[in-house]
Amino acid sequence: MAQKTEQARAKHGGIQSRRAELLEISARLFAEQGVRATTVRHIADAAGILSGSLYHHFSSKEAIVDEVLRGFLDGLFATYDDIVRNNDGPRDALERLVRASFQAIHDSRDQVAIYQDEVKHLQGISRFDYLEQRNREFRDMWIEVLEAGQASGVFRADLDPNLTYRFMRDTVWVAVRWYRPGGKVSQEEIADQYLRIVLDGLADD
Amino acid sequence: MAQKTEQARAKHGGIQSRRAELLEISARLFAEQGVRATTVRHIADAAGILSGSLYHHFSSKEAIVDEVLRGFLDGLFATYDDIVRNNDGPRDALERLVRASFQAIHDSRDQVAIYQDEVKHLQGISRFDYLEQRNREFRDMWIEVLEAGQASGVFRADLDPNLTYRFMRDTVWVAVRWYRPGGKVSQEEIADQYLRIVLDGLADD
Amino acid sequence: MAQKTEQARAKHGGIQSRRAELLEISARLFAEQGVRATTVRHIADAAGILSGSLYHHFSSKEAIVDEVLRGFLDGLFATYDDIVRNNDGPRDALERLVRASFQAIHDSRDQVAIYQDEVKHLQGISRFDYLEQRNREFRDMWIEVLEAGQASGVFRADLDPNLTYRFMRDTVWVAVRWYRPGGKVSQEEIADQYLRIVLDGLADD
Amino acid sequence: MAQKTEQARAKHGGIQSRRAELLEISARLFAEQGVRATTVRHIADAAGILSGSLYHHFSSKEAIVDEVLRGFLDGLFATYDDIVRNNDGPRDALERLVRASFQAIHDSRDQVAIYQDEVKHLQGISRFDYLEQRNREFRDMWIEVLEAGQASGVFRADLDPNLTYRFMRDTVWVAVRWYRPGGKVSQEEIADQYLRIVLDGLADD
DNA sequence: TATGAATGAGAATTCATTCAT
DNA sequence: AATGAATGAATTCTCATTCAT
Repeated sequence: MAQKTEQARAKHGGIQSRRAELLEISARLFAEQGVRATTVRHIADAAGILSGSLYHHFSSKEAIVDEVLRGFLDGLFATYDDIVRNNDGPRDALERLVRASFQAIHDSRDQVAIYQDEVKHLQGISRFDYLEQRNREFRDMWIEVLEAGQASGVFRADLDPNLTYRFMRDTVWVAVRWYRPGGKVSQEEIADQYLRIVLDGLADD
Repeated sequence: MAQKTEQARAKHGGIQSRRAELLEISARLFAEQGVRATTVRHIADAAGILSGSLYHHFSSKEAIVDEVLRGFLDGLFATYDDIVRNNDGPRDALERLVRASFQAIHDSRDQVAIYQDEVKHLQGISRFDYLEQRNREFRDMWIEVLEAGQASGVFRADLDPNLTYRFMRDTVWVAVRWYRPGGKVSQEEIADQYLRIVLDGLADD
Repeated sequence: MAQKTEQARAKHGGIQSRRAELLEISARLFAEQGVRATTVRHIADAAGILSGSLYHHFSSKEAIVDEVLRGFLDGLFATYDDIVRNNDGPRDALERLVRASFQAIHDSRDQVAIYQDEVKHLQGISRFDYLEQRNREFRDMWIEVLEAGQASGVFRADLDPNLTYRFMRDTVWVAVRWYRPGGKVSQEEIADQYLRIVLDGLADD
Repeated sequence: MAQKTEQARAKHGGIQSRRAELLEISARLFAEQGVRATTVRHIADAAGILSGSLYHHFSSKEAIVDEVLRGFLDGLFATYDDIVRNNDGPRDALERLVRASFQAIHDSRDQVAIYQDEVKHLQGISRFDYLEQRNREFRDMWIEVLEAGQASGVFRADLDPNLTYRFMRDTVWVAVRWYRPGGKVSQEEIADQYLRIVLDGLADD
């Protein structure tokens, strides 16, 4: 009986449906080896089924990538949006954007890695148009915060917000390449150090 | 006739040998589409020959990638090495490492892009062992400078040099994704702004 | 509730059993897209069930095709047979064979279309041996009528009955490709015009 | 030397280039088994190469079908066009259209068979838009002739030209299903008999 | 140097069918 | 009767590489 309940819960997406399980496996492999280098057979092998059986759940490999990225980006958007709407001023907002990003790297390592490695090649496929859209939305939110900070005098005015945004975005996200959850340095410490550098500078003054 | 003369000149090492030309074409395509997504046929098409003919110049596709990256990394090593050996103190060294890197992005966009996108997947192939080696050498040079700066008090002592190195390396190199030579912002300006942020911080104090 | 009653009625042989419904859906899809191009999933989708569930009703896709065609050909045989046995001479018989055929196109468009498109490929599968058998029976009946007509002088004697049969059979049946029930020209008018051409010729004399 | 000349001629499309040879093999198989049922492997096997090697010559299976049909239809158009432009009146034109069609069946059996069996499924694929276009052109030419004949009184006026065209077109082309070159009845005799039926009727008057 | 033809290994995808529940 | 998950064989297509000419 207990088992049946368990299964029933799983089926309805409680802990994990078969579909979600396959998405997780796919995400891991995509992140580790790259989307192109990950064959549907790799995924199927890892899931313990035949490659053709994957098509019972997803219509194509592309559809798997799509589903993996879309969910992640939707979640990130919600998080960012909340920060930009409710904050204690630009400095607080910026700090929280940074921390939320490192948190995302911690929580969704695979998805972040996939996004980082594949956007370039996914753009141009119409199914992935939302990638560019999200990209624009994210940029607008960050720049809004940076400009508000310059206007209110908490951020230096001699820096190009666009360039500053790119620097910050890149440094934060590219950290997914070396960050290991459970490693020596926690994700919170990384965010702390990064904020210290970017806010106060490397120079000892 | 005129065309033939042109070709003949090129062949005998005039401005550019056929081989160098093919490497350049390959590098461009690798950078634009990724190594895996670039087929030897793409390269051959772009060069105006048949794919099989490429094998008169190079023993394999891997060999082309190898040749493209090796030369670039050797040059970068020489540049870094010179800076680390001859400088006016850690701050000068750090500034020049950053500037040299942005210069490399400007001069060798394709190579930097390829390196950024493919290291992860090329590591593990023994022919590309030198990638990891160079990587270590570069890291050691940057960290030497950062630690010297902390020791002499020009850089803040409360930052982990390893983490700082990673942040800087990532931000600098990842800029290849958006930097366009001849665009609004010159590579020198980018380096300036980046150094201002990283040395003095974003905060207005 | 009302819907359930509806279903229940259908189930118990009201107007149409589930089985007959599935056959109808299958026939339509086979006719529209071809047997090979129609997957069991198409059929199941159109019926609102999963593809595996079809196998509770039929043992295989081939069995569906079989059932669709067999019933149609049996009916057509009965019709032809009655005409050949009871008629007012060869001319009457021929006219009624033609009219009966156009009537069949009208009544069983899908089946005729399937037969036309697939005989060639179904022949050779032993389960479909009856196709060739029916084919022979039909031919014999038509030729019997044509030869009787030549013998009695109502049909020209300088035509090869075999060739004539083929021409007539082809023209009649191939009309399924363009005939649309409810269109501008009724099936009776089509039969009329066709008989005028084939009996009296195109030439104005 | 002689052999070399032979080969050279073949290469430049003299007797038969490899490409043309593959097209011919493909056409035969498509006609015999249907396009869908003919796998690229069948074709490759028949050509004595591996299936992948076909893609050295053609970009896809669809492209092979395309090339096979396009050439045939272009040729047929030219033939029809010449007849419609240069003739001794509608009756002569109609006779020659019919004879030319049976000739096409004789000369290009495979292509005609493919066209007959596959138009329905090929239409809707944009690459094959020209099929519908040619179809319209052919129809317009036949109808032009039929209407001219009715206007000048050589053809009966009580028949719908559209319907008449369809009947004739169908009967003529569908003959590809049973016509065997070198069989008992020559293609010229078939055309003769068909013209006798269609022009003067089956009835003995 | 280059062509043209081919290999061979493997990729993604399709699909009829099975079966425990 | 129907679901949901899977099989397994086949299909189209890709691509680095080879090699005789």
